[in-house]
Amino acid sequence: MTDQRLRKHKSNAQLTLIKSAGDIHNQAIRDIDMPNPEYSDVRMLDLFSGMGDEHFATLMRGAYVQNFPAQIELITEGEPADFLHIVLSGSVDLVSHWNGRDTSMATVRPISTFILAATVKDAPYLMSARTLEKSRIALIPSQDVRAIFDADGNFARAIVTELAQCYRSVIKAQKDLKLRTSLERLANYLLRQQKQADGAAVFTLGFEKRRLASVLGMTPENLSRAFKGLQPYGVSVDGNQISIADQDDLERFAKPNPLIDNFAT
Amino acid sequence: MTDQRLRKHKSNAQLTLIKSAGDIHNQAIRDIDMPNPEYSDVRMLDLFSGMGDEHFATLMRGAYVQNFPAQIELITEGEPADFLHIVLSGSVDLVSHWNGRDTSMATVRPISTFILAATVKDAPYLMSARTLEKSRIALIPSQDVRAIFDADGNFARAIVTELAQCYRSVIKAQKDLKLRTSLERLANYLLRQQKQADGAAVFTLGFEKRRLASVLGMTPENLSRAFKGLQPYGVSVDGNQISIADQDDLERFAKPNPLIDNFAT
DNA sequence: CGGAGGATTGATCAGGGTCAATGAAGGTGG
DNA sequence: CCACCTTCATTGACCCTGATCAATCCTCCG
Repeated sequence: MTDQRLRKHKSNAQLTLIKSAGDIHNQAIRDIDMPNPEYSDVRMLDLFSGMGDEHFATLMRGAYVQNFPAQIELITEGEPADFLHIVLSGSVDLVSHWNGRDTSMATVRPISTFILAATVKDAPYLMSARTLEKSRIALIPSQDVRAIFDADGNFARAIVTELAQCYRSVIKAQKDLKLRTSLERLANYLLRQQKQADGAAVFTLGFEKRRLASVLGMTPENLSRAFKGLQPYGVSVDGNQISIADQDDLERFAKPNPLIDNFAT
Repeated sequence: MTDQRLRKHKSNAQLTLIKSAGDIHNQAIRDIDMPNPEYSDVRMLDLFSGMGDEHFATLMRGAYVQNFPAQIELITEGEPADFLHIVLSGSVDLVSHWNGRDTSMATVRPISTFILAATVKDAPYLMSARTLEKSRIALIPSQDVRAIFDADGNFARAIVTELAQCYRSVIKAQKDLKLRTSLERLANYLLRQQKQADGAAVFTLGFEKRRLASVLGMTPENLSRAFKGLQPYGVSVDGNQISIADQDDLERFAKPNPLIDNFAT
């Protein structure tokens, strides 16, 4: 079943490729349309907020929105980047494969875009993307993005900012990987999550432990042990509930650093 | 001595910050000037080749060029990104630190730029940069880059392409790190180097083994052993000379993949 | 010639992966 | 409503990769 839906999505994608960008919205795509509220959500993204109304409208005319069930492979590593994707709801995992192994590179949550770099370079995707849960995704033909990019200076600026942001995030992730042990990575990850939860002493892990393990570059078994390894610093786990007894204590161990852990700058 | 020159560079950098961009070139900086041949080398970079003559000239007027000895710290992690740097000759190592450990993130060779992302975002450097050898570096005030970016569409496009390229390179490096063992990383690294040396069976390592080890995410000791571990696949080492007896054999082990190892796309 | 730094080698150790078994939770169909 | 199945999480035992420590060698340079 899962596989069928996937194939349906793929054939749609191929279909739209044959048409020119302007024609795409004329296709009678049954469950696909662009309702107004999502228009404005997308519009408010940094990437789109500064661009001209006309240009934004053009992008949205060529775009389409679709609901996907969980565990659908939206894009496959190595394929041409036909669409810029935007997660409107749900969540998407970006995964890479090699030689029978795989690793989760990042998780994308609403509202944000992914694979912008492949889109602007017109290059193959470097990561596969699959839905973690039922998700609503907007797809904008890459050629439209590149065309509007040429026509709209504000959009071009926004793309630069976004790309620079993405670049810096990956560099931080790389520093995290190369400079820290798995225990330190977990500790700092928990502190980041806690900050996102407004500093609450108890908060919920956003997603499955097995995926968290992969993001942090370890195995699920090792993640289990790492959680235990953080007990001496006041971390306790109950299912997806994390509680941090003494934040200062944990920070003394984790030594968080804005040049690695601050995703804003 | 090394340390003194460093301080000299730093004070220059701080000085220029006080002045407006247009004034920088008026400073009588003794050993700093922009000779014509380097003009054209820089001009030919993808980043600058498409922009208007006038805009390029403006950038170069604000820029300055300086020779640095080996082992100078050009920029320091965490400091504001005042200059876009361009390596004209020599080579520069990009390093990150945390909690007493450090790791080499990349090596920059002529002619190319580094820390573009920090420049356009006006954010702190995420990596320190230090010369590996005597190097000639051009520095362009970040504010000038941002200003010209707003004025020149071709330059903006080029920046986007460059940033996307950088982003994809880091993603590839990250996949390399997370999906491969150190032996596999070394094998693939050697194959990449061989390709860069036009496929010659014997070629020279571009730089010190200890730095190669850090780039590949391992210790120098382990790199030594990894080289031995590749002997069964026809790799032999003599100082900085690498020879690959049977490329196919090595490739069967290394399983190179364009989505990780092809730096062009 | 002497010294410093890199490279290599050996011995040892720890972080983390693998394999296997068990437990807990959620979903499905009878 | 419950038995069953699947999937994830956890735990234990074991192993392997790669780090650490220490000693030696080599090379480059002053």
